Amino acid sequence: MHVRVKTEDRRQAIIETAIEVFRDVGFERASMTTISRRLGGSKGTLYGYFRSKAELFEAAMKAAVETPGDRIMELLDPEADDLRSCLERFAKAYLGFILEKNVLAITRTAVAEGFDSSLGPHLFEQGPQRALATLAKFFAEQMERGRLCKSSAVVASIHFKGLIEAGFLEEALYGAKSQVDRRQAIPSAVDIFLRAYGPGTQEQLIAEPASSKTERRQVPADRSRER
Amino acid sequence: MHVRVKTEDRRQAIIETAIEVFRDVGFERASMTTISRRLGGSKGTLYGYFRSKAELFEAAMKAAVETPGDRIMELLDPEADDLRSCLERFAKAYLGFILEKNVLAITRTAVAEGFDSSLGPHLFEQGPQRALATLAKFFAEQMERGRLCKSSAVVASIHFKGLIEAGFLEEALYGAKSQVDRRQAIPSAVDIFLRAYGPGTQEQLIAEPASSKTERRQVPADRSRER
DNA sequence: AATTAACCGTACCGAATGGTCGGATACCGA
DNA sequence: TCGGTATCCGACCATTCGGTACGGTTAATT
Repeated sequence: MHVRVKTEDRRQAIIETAIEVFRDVGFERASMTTISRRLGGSKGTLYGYFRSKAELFEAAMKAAVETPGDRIMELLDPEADDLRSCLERFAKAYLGFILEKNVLAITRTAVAEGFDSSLGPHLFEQGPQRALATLAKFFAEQMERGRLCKSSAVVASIHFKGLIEAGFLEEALYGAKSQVDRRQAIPSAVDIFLRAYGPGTQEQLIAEPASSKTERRQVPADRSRER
Repeated sequence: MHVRVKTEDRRQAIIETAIEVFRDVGFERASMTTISRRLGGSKGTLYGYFRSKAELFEAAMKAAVETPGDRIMELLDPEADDLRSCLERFAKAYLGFILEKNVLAITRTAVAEGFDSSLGPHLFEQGPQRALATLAKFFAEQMERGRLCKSSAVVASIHFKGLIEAGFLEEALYGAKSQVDRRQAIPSAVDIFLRAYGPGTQEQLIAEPASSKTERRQVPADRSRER
């Protein structure tokens, strides 16, 4: 036929503004009126593009997290020659990402929404879950190549993520300051991880449910690194 | 004078009811009317004991977390003969605690409140921060005794906490299910921790800011355990 | 029994919110 | 140029919430 059409640009502009507002005041406190005002438009327009506040919010979350998150996961290069420095680079980028104001705000909101609405679990799958899966795949590959001792790659990825986030994520979520410096913490966390998962540890780290009476030995290993 | 007095019992009853409601629907969605109804009383009474919703909320948080949390920290017995099993016992209790519905709800709310209100940081200090401090003190003691390699006790406690929570806390906060079983995860996490921090690792784990060009060696260690 | 404060119930206030609607206007394709 | 739609604006609705006010009732103390 004819006429004017809802533009993708406008949609993006709305999402961007929404992200801003959500970041500043959180989901519950963010009103559609505020968003429309900051956008310079009208509330009605918002409802022209999104059927509800929740829908707009979900779109905003996705836009803010998806692409940059995936890009970080690409830092896990299976061909990298130095595992330690590869992990450190990744950890630095990852930590920087999840501590970003935008991402923090989204995390906060997702958590706050974790009460009932399926939004919480859904966002977990799209975000942390996917990251964890990618990480596990990477670790599995490294185990194959003998650069990590063989064990459950899933558990290893969980431990790695835990070590990296420890001391930062929770603090940031609460709005408190970290006790430690990021520059120092990352190599330290990676080091701890490699101490436990590095090559030279022969036996299974994770006992299968069957044998809970596992003997654990320790095997020497030599590693050095330079910066 | 004479007459009826605001009783401490009633205050406690209010707090308990408040905890219930907060746990069920979260802070923002919890209305004073709901609380008073479930309490079986009147909204006015609430305001007789607490000047505002925030004040009631803070009291409820404190009551729900403080005492049981402190009790768990007592599981860290410096005199325990077997460090590994001591850590496992503690980890189990700790994890059970922070994954409780009550505590989860509080954490969620505290996080949601992390935007501005000083409530977030304040709750962090009262909760996780204190736990971390106790843990660090315990680790420092163990390092003295040669049961852990000497390094920063603060960092060690952060790593330990991270390893234990990894795979559970974030999932629970989002309202998602964990990928791993708690019974298996705890010994596994403790094991990883001891691999890295156990005795026999001589040098400093955490480089001081000065020497960022640290050589890291690995020293063999023998440990075994039985259940 | 008299006193007095806690308590209940309910109504109410003011503010804010998500969402809708209608009319005026700017914009674009044909 | 013209038709039609996106957009704007403001009003509006229904609801909810924190908080207050008030009259009537209950219960503890003297």
